Amino acid sequence: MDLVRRTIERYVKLTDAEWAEVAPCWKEYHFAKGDHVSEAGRIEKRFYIVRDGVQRLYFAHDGNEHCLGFAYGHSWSGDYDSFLSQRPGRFHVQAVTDSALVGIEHADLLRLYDRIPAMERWGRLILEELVQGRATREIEQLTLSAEERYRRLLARSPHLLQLVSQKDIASYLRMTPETFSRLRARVL
Amino acid sequence: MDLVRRTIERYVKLTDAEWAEVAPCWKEYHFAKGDHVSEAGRIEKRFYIVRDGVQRLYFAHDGNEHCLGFAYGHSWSGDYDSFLSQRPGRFHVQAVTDSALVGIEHADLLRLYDRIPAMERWGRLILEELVQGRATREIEQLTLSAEERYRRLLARSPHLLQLVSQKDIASYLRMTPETFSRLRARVL
DNA sequence: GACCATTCTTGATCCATATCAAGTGCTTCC
DNA sequence: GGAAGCACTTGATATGGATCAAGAATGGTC
Repeated sequence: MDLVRRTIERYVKLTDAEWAEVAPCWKEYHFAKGDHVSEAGRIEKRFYIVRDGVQRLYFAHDGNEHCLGFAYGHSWSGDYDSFLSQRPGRFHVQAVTDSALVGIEHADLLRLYDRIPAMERWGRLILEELVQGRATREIEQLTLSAEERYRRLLARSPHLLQLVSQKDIASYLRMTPETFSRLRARVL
Repeated sequence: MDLVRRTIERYVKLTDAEWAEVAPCWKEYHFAKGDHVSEAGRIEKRFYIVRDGVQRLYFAHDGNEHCLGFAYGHSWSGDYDSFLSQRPGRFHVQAVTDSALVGIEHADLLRLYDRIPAMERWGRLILEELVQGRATREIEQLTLSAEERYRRLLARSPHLLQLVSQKDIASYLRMTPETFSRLRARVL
């Protein structure tokens, strides 16, 4: 559980007494490659921190899938949209590799928000980060060509290419697998 | 200032004592049509609630402007991205009509977050709303054609067509003014 | 109220990327 | 280990919307 404390304390400090209250709310969950962490149509029960593995966030429409992002490292995972609203979600989250996630139930998190101001601040700060990340991504979608988006991914997250299928990366970059394949042949 | 209290209390309740501390932090600012509320490259000093008027949020790239959204009614305004990070911003916010905004300085808001838990909760809740709105918009961009995006705007925010130029709406809907004009002629 | 600057319209053309279609591996799993 | 099923590649073709171009309408300004 040290992972959870370190992750939270990148944003706010917790006293040992506070941590004693926070810690028992987090439990570890395991997903085999291909398993779904969250499914569209269901209410997301938990918010996760990734201990290990890679997951993809996507939604389905007209028989194809649109990938919106990946979770790995020590970042967040789960369908945050449904988790926040506690309404049936529109997204799927699937383990791309065997994964270990540490999650907290929605009701437990609300209780921590009530009892520990630092936790509510943490909730606010990770949302700020999320909002800023989305803004950056939106600008990139609007101003970069398919090739530039690919080059930028190459420059910033080359490890992703090893971790997930080209099909999913293509979708994340908003292009078809064919276009992505041709770019790979042409660029570099 | 009643507007501010009502707006905040759509999310959290404040005691009169708390409100007495919150109220003096908000000041009214006026912008004539065409004025910029925020400019790219500068750090956004304030977070605003719209009392009156319409503003557009956009960014410039390669000589054209990309409109990301509009503020009006009693919603938020300003470059939230720069406001949150307190780093030079990438967006412009311009008054599309004469506007009255009620704003709070960044330092004042942080102080309120420290002193009044309900205010920090408010900060968290409006970010949740923002994140969910962006998710919906992202899904729409990915799944709807230009015509469907136009129809959806017609159905959901017909008043916008009266308030802002077609050029800006076209940009908001991710199409050129020419395409937008043709859609208007064709649809309906 | 005439002038200049935008915005909006309409038409012709172009292009980046999607779609369709085969063919070639890799996995994985009975 | 053979078959089925995907993931990837490569080529041919199609297309939604962009771009270019030129008027018409609108609106702000002196």
